[in-house]
Amino acid sequence: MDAKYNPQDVEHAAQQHWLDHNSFAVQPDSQREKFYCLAMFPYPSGKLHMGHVRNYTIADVIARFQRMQGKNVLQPMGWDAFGLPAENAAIKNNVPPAAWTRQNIDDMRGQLRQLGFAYDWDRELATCDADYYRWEQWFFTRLYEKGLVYKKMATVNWDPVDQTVLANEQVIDGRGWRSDALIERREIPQWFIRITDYAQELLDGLDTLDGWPEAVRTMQRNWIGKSRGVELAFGLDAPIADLDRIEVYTTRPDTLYGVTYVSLAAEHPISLALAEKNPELASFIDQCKRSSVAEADMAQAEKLGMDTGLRATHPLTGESVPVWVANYVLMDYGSGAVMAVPAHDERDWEFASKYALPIKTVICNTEDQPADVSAGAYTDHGALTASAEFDGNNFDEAFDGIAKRLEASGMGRVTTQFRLRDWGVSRQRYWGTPIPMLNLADGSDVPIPAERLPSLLPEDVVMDGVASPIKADPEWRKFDLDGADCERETDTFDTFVQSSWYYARFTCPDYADGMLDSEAANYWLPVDQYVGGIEHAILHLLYARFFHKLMRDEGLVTSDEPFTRLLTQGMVLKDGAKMSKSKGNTVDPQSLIDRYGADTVRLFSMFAAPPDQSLEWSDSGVEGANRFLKRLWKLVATHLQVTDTAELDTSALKEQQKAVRRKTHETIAKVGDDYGRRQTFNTAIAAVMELCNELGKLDTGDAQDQPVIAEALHAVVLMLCPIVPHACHTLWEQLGGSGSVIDAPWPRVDEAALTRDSIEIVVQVNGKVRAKMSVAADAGKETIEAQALKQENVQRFIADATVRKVIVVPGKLVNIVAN
RNA sequence: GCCCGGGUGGUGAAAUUGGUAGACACAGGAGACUUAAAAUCUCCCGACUAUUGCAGUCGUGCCGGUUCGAUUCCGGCCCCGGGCACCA
Repeated sequence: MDAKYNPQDVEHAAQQHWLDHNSFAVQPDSQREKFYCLAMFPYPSGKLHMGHVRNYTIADVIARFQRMQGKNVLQPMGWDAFGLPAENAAIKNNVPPAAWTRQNIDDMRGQLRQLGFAYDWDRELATCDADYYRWEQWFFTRLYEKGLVYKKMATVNWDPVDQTVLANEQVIDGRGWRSDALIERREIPQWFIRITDYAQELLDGLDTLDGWPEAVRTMQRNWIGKSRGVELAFGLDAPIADLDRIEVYTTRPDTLYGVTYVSLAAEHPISLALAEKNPELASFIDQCKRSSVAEADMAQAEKLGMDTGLRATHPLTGESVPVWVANYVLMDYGSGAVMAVPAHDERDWEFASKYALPIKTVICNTEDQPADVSAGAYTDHGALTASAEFDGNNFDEAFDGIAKRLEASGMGRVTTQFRLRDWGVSRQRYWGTPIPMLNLADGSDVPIPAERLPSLLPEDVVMDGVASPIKADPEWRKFDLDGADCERETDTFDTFVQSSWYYARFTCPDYADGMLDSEAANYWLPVDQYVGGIEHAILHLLYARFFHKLMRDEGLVTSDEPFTRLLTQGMVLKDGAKMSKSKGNTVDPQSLIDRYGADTVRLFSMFAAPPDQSLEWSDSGVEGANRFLKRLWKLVATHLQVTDTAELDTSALKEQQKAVRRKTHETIAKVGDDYGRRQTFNTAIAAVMELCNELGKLDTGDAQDQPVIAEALHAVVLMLCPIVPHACHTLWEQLGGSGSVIDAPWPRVDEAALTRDSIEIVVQVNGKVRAKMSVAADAGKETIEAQALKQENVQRFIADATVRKVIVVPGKLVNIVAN
């Protein structure tokens, strides 16, 4: 064996072996347990970055570990190929988005191959391929026929100079990123999918996802935002915009007596109607519309409002309250109007204080006194006050009582509401899946007939940055529907539509007779392990869960949820900031692979931090990972130089050999648990390093040293194989392991090796460690306690005190309470 | 602003169910080998105090609580990160 570790040769040999044996191509096999391991597919942005390396290494480690558990493992890879950056690059470099994207895919595929990931490349797909998006188009038309799709007006960011719709990302401090023009909100017709029809099921499903991080489940729960509240109305003296009342929704009907005004969104029909006769109000509404549509921007904007002069009637007291227009009321959420209770809602409090509106306390604090709201709103529940016959009621009594009274007078009812809004899938962009709809001359819409799909996106186009090439091309828009006069829809789908079902298509990427081959899909699905960035905790993961249920209801899959277990990886940081081109703090994985080899890069990215935490980049850490591999190599080489090796005889071992053997089997147990249950690959590596450190020290001169080391080295190579598969491929051959190491079974723990005669116990006095002692492994509590009290250093601390209590935790510690 | 995370030595981190804080590494220091350097190997490495007695005090963002015992549980605060529906 070559005494020197040469990663280039080793990696080339292993990768060639896998290629020659087509090692990672898989087919359904009903006789074997399947395991579908998937990392979120990349957007082909150019070259791989360290975030990709980390993401794909984590998934690869899990896939390879599961293979060693004997499972039929599917790990595919593909490309989330549509998206905005391709259009930007196209404008900048004067190259069509398709060409730019496909070049990036070629580059990145090459890098993934170099990293040795165990992908079934036969299943590779790109979402910009018509073979893929035609089924997405077909599925959308199915949803249309089922009434799950509709068109309505919705707000976009409009750049008045560039005459184009901007993504939220392209609006910086309220201005267009290229034009620097103040952007406007504009209403345009867009397609929506009724995700709200599935709100309850998406919420309930979260309870079944016990393989998901609790944080993600909580975020999704809050995002869906189910609430129980009351829909109620404030009366108007005369109808405005055909409305004779202002509908509001509240989760706090108990504070109804504290309402001092009503606020409307700028786009509310009443606001717009009033503005027609009120130029001041019209200009205020214009001002409200000059901000980005992003919720974060709106929530952080200074609260602005204007009294409309209109008054509305309180549904219980008959009192007349002013009606305001306020920029923090969202038209897309609820009814676009809110009842304002400044005493008990923080945003209303801030607004009322600014505009000197009355603040009326109607909830008591914990001492049953009217809450003090002079410095801020009191938002806790409490007994009612200043609320007529409801005074003294608690929250539930007040909720029910007030709701009942509103119902009796026809002014309100108890409802359940979701915060979740329907999914707007229209994008006014070129590089995406064309929405498969036709606009008829009479203004109605019909889907493109299934047999005429796909609706192909032309790829040889010029991007001038002004209009989408398909919007600018009358020829492309033309469509002959049985001689009827109609045009293709020129908007494209949100790229989240593609990423909502790619995991399913990977089970049958070449299936030409439908969206999914149900037999293949139902063998592989659901995905057993999904790995991706925490930034996808809500949108992507919620849309994919939704799509899975839509596909189920179409009869394409049988499962209810797409991803059984989810691992959300942290970001890769350098100098405390996310690695990004704009910050100029990127590290190119390619140069590291060239210098140290893929195994070193893989090892470092798994060792530096647990997968769900952010990872701080460290050049010297990479050096350290490489050093460990060299040391391991040498350890094996040194062992192989000893030729006269005996057979392992467990009955003939010395204490030191027994200790190493115990360590070996403890490590096998721990590492298996770290990979499988805990998914803390950093501690798995640390445990193997510890074992290697022990092995280096074993030198009793006895004939059993080498067999003990041989057993340990076999285990070490198997345990590291998921992380550094190339080095282990060669080491396994050298150690004389049978077959290829990727197919070797996970090492077994020999329980007999784990037994110990004595254990170390910590002795504390009043919670502080004062001594350590060795006791027989089977010692009883009394024996341990007696021995603890005898310790010399313990005596020093209890000599002048009375022992009040002795707590014995078997196998761990003794705590003597004395004073 | 709202929702969700995180904060432990000089650094990345470990401590799995409330039970020895700092495993494993990185950086640094000392030594060995070497003509020399690199590489490699050995030892030291939270702060402070003490000591040629192997000991003590403090210490896991800050303040408080529960407990024999808290990095871990509870309440309040500070800072950093992710998401907020058209970045992916």
